Amino acid sequence: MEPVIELVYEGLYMLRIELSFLVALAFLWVAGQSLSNKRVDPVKARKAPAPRRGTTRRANVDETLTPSTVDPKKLQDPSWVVAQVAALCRSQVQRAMELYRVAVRAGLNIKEMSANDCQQLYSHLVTAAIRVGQADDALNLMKDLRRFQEVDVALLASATKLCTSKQLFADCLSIYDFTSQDPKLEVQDKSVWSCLLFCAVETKSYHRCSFFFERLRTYGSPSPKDFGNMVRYASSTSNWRLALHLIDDMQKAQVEVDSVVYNTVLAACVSAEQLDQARKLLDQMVAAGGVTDVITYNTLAKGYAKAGRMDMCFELYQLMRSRGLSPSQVTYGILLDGFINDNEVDKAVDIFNTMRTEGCQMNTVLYTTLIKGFARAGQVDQAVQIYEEMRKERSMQPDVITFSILIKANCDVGRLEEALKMLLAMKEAGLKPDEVVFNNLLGGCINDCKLELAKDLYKEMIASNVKPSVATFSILIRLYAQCKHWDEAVDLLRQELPLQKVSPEPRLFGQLAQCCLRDRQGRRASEVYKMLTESSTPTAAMNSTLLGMCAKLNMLDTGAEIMHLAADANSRVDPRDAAMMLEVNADYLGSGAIFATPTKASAAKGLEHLPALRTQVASKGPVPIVAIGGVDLSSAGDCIRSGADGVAVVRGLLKSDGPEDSEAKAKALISEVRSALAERSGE
DNA sequence: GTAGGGTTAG
Repeated sequence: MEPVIELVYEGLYMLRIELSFLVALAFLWVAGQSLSNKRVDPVKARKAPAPRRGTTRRANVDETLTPSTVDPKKLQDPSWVVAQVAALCRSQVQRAMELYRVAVRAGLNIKEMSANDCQQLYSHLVTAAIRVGQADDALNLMKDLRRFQEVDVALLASATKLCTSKQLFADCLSIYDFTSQDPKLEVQDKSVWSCLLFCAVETKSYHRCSFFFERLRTYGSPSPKDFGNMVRYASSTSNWRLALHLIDDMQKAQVEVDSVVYNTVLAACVSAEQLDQARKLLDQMVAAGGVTDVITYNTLAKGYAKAGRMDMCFELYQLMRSRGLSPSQVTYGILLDGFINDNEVDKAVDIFNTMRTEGCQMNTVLYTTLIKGFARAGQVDQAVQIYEEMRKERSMQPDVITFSILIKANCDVGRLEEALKMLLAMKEAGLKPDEVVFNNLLGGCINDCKLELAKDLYKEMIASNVKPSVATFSILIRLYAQCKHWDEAVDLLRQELPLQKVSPEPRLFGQLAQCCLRDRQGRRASEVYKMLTESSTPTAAMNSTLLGMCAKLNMLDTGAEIMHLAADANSRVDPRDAAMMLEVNADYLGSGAIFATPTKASAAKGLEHLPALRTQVASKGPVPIVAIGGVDLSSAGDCIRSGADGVAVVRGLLKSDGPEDSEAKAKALISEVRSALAERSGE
């Protein structure tokens, strides 16, 4: 026997390579079989969307078909297409879509299809598209369908629910918006409104929440989740009244209010600075029992700290402990930061010691808060020492905020070199400097006019895709103003700001205009003011600030120029500011201006100059006349006649819409004013 | 799904 076995072994050994191929091939064949079985096995196939009505055709379905090679006759047969699409939608959505498009192109007459076929076709396609995340396709399909039939409520309902479950919140709202164009569509399914409310909250479309909630209530009682979403909406918009109201509603509807909901409402009160309301709510929560936790107390404590009520904050902390709740790292963080901001270093140290004795673990935030404390107290060396300590602990590393504070601390005491070293250290630690870090460094360049360094930093900022913000530009304005690089300062707002797509906030222009005035750069100040009027209408407050500075610095031409520009831009000038300009500038008044101020006395004062104006009209032709403060010139007479309070200053300046016309208007105005004067003197 | 630390602005 032995030789035989040996022979067999030898044979097998010689054929070893061929044999392994055989085994591999057999394996592949088996695998292929089982896979293709899976594909055609209707039982194992993914659950198909249930057609709304009628029966699904399953006969003769070819799930491997390639739409572009199908016989055109079949493509025009509604029953065939609906059956194929239904089948393909189960596992090959792309093909189903392709088949639908090819069929439409091949002349499938959807208009002539039975309503049932049509609804089925679109229902399968829409739900399948959403299931694979292609909600835009779903919307387009519904638009297609709308050309032939009304979209029915059931399709909208399943689309809404599917979109929500797939977290396609924005798409869900778009689909609803499209279908709701049909005024006849009435959605009575409560859960559709639930989904829409959730989508509105998730996409921060807060203006829509109340409507969806109202609809929801029309068709049923809201679930705890619905209330939860409304509370989130109320909290995100700091609508504390609504938030509190919702708690009442929940209690009335006997819906359980859990601690998260209570805490969210509490946070809404705190962020709306309604600390008394928040305190009442805390008492209510204590009375309800079992719903207060550390987060509750921390939320309110932070509110007190932010309002500068550290006494209340500390009291609350003690109350919390007396009620058997242990403070967390967050609690200590709030207290430490609060006392530091309040410049109560001793109390901060007390808290720190309590933390130590209670065995509270340090973390990055707590270390950073300490660093900030020392930085604020001007003890930069101490701050850096804490940082070194922190670095020694391997489990805890400084983050971007830690470095941001350290960099600012060094910049503030003029240690720019150290700040740059920190920037390097931060990069070495694998942290990417963000906007605030760059802003702090740029701010460090102001005092010693480190223009070149600032420009390099700004370049690096842009190159590393860190988007500058209004804060960045505000800092750069200060820098250029400090260095008296006025051209660059103006270019910054004129060119760089739009280039970086930063919103042209009025305050940036105001800031630069003020810097210009302070340096007696009147022409530039009005240039900047003009730029401001090009992107927005300056507020009365802004005009007040600038005119006030003009008056104080005796820059009367600039003041007059700004009033002109304000008038051209229809920007309101507070009558008191115009009156102030009037008082400091008699010559300006004499140059042909009429003022009607809020008080009778100052109106009369302005009108004393009427003869001079008249002379000017006669000798120089048209006199420029403009209304400032939104009061039309033609109503100037009325203003004076009635002597009413609250009338804005009116200053003359007819714009050059033809000399004759201007002169005629000027003369008409003067006779108006004269008759008004005559009436008054007759009183 | 809820709580703590950073930049501007006379």
